[in-house]
Amino acid sequence: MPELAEVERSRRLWEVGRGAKVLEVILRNRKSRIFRSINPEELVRSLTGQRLSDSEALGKQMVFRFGNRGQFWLGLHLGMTGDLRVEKPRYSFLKHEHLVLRQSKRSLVFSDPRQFGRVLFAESDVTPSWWAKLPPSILSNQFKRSVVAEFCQRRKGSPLKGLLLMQERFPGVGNWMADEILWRARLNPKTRAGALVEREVTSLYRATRSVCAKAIEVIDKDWQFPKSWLFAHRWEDGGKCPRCHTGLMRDVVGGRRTCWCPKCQPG
DNA sequence: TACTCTGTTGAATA
DNA sequence: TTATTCAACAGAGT
Repeated sequence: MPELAEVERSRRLWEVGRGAKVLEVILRNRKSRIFRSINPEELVRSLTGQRLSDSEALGKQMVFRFGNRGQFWLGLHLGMTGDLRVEKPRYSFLKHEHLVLRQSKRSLVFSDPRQFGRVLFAESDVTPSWWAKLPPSILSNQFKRSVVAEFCQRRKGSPLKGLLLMQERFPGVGNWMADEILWRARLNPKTRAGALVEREVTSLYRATRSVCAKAIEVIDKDWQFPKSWLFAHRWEDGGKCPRCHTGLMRDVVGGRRTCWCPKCQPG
């Protein structure tokens, strides 16, 4: 479940290759769906011999820049089952691995069994549109309470669960994070966005920020989410709310499997 | 064997 | 225009 923190972790992993030259770009199958937005031949031709210069993550997307001016932009989206790894320099493909960037000391590997992920590419001295048009990160200063309030009005008919999953405004929030945010904010996932009062919008905004911040913090700590979080209990049999010990509810909301506490988050 | 579930995006549909 | 449903794909579980 590559959400914001998983994506940031993946980016940092590939960062070990920063400054090193790409000796070879290997694609297992150029017809793979993950290359559907680009010309694979161009990717191979352009990246071969270039050094990894820089990288950035925003929401569920990453970009790795290559070349002396960072003019080659490799965008990666992990989809649902995508994964980045670092392997030995001499590395043979396993099943479901699509892209390998071979460097002298390591291989940077992108695997994705279900191929919902996507590879993007551009050669440009300015930021390519697919990166420039991304919304501000939830942890940036541009992500304000007013942004959330405005979005609640614009999508007033959406249940909160669906609202939080909209990447155009909440980049990086996925299924479990959305549940965690609503649980923290004590808001019912089925509540329509337009029905929130001022105080509730503030709670939603604050919970969104803090859950994202904590998720990033926990990357370096072995993925240890606090037991006090809903996360640890959401799928266990007979799971109880870690705050009030009421039995957790589960249902499909906004088309997605959802877990909440009926007492803390009354409908 | 046949079915369901997973969780993200984007297209189709209401 | 906006909200919901479905398809894309592969694999694990019942």
